[in-house]
Amino acid sequence: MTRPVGKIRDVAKATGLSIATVSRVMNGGKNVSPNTRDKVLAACKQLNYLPNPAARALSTSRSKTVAAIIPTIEHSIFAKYIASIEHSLAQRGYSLVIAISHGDLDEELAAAQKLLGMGAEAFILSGADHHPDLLDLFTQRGVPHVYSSIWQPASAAPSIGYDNTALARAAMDYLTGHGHHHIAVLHGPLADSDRTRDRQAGAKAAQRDGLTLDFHETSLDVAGGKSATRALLHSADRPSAIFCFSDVLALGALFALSEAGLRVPEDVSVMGFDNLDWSGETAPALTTINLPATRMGAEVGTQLMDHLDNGTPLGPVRLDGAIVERASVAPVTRRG
Amino acid sequence: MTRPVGKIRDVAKATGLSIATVSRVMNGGKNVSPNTRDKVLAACKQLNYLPNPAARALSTSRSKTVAAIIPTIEHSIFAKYIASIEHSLAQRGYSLVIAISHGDLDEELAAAQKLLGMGAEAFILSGADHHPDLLDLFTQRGVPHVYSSIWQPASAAPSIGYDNTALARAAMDYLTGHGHHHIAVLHGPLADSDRTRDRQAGAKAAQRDGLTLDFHETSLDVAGGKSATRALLHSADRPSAIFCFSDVLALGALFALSEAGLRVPEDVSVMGFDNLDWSGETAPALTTINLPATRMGAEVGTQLMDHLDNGTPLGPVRLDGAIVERASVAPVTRRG
DNA sequence: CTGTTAGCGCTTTCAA
DNA sequence: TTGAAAGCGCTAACAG
Repeated sequence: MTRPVGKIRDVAKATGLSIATVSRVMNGGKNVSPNTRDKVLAACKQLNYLPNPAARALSTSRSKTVAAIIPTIEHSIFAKYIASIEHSLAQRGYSLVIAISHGDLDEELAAAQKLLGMGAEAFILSGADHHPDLLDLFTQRGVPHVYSSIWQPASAAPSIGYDNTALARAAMDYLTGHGHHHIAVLHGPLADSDRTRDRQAGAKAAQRDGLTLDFHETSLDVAGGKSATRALLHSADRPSAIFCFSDVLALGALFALSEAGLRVPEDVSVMGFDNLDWSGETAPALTTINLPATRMGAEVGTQLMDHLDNGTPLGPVRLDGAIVERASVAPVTRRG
Repeated sequence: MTRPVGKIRDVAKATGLSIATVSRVMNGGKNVSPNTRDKVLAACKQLNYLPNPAARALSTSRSKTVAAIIPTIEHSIFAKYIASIEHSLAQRGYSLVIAISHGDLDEELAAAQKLLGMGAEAFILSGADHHPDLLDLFTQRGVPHVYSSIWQPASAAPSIGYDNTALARAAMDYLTGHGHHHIAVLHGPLADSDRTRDRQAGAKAAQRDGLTLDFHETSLDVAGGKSATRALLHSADRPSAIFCFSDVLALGALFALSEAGLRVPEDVSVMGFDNLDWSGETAPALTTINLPATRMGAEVGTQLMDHLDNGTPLGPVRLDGAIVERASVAPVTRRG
């Protein structure tokens, strides 16, 4: 299929040098005379030579490939994060391979085995909840890995991310600070995600006398947010605010409210979580929590590469999230 | 960093067999006695042996890796497409590496060189518009590649996708069929995408007496759709329908219209393009064009793998898109 | 059915 | 500053 291409020997032959010298040039090696270097580079260009990555990897035991396993890619927050990792790795000649776990521990394990078998040198996982065999595998083979999208200083591997619990708690305080006493909380499947469980814990921590909290699990998409909100609206005692653990859910809530003829935030306040690229454009603009997806990708990438290249130890990093005040949350008007 | 792991010799030693036999077992080879096979498999499990992919690739000149270069990943339609390709490749032990071109031909070329240098065996590109050097590179090295998200039987490489021109034309006919005589068309940067240009051509083809068509280029995101629509609303002669070349743009239009106090579809009809996962959930539900992203990913994946594995020739495939009638388009009420 | 052996293309001491 | 040569771990004839 793929036709034969120039090899290092061809370049050596063309320049009259040895393959060792060509190799040195290709690797930016020091001990090469500028003259020789130019000659080699010219020949490479001319022959359209590209070092064979498999041979190189075999020889160095380095594939310069890192793997990321994410629950889904069909979510802007992950897409943004992945784009950032890819960008960061590319800067230093690394590549990213990804796999989708659908939030399933077994699928994640299987994906990791496949990626390891593909030569991935390091792994980026989402959250801190993983298959025990996965951790065994990594430990046994000494595979560097980090947890992301979460911050848990005591986790088995370094976590690089934000504090979901604290952030959810802050959002709740923000809402109660605006006088809300009855808040519905919409979230995706708890079983699939420790990040979701952390957020739930944070929300629950805000619980106190006179505060009614209703938790509703739904599918993690716009349809889920919409149907859960619709259901909510049928209950006799309507919440004055809806806190969604994802902007996607909040978008669904906005649509359901609009259909029901309810105004946001006059009738019901809505708060999101993520701050996706469109979150400031909704009508009304969504008040939400900004997550440092891009910074997280960069941090994860550089830590892993520094570790792989220089042995720099990996360490947990707590990234800040922050409430983005826009127009979908208003103080509750005293009723009763 | 990564500690030494078992090699093929270790399992050969452990089983008292030769490395050739172990290799046969690992590759599902035929001529192996069931007994031997079991012994080898057991030893592999026991030693946690995983064949070294670099050695294997070097030996076979096959990396089982295909590359996809896409304009952006932060768009559900691409995310869905990528997920489908990944799924299809994984079924047969192939891996997917991706790169983002940001719709720039030079960036795409650079990414392709990098991916080739990483061992990618085949390429999936978006659209049919590429850097001439890229095509030269592929031709010279005999790298299999296909164009996707487009259908152009006469293109330089097989195109696997939908007919953007015809689809846009169909949407226009649908709109004019509903009595719309003044239609605004919102689209992303023409310079970045031949798919967008094709859609524009399709829309223009619907041009006829008594039909006013206004084209507006904007950024390809919700904010772009919103601001373009806002601008539209200021003009004296308001269009009765807005046709967006992406659902993302349509979402922005919906928000702008909502803010302006205009009802959809009573005051203005809105039509999208893509049929993203949330498109049926908007208020009102978006009438749009469904794109076969998942089928496209599967087709692209299998064609490339069949070609790589068996030499099956690559060929263009036209996938169908279809109008999804929902609630955002209504017949225009006769005015004047 | 199983073993021997010759590379795959490159990096990397070790000498010169 | 450059060259010679020994592998890296695996696959694929070829023998037996």
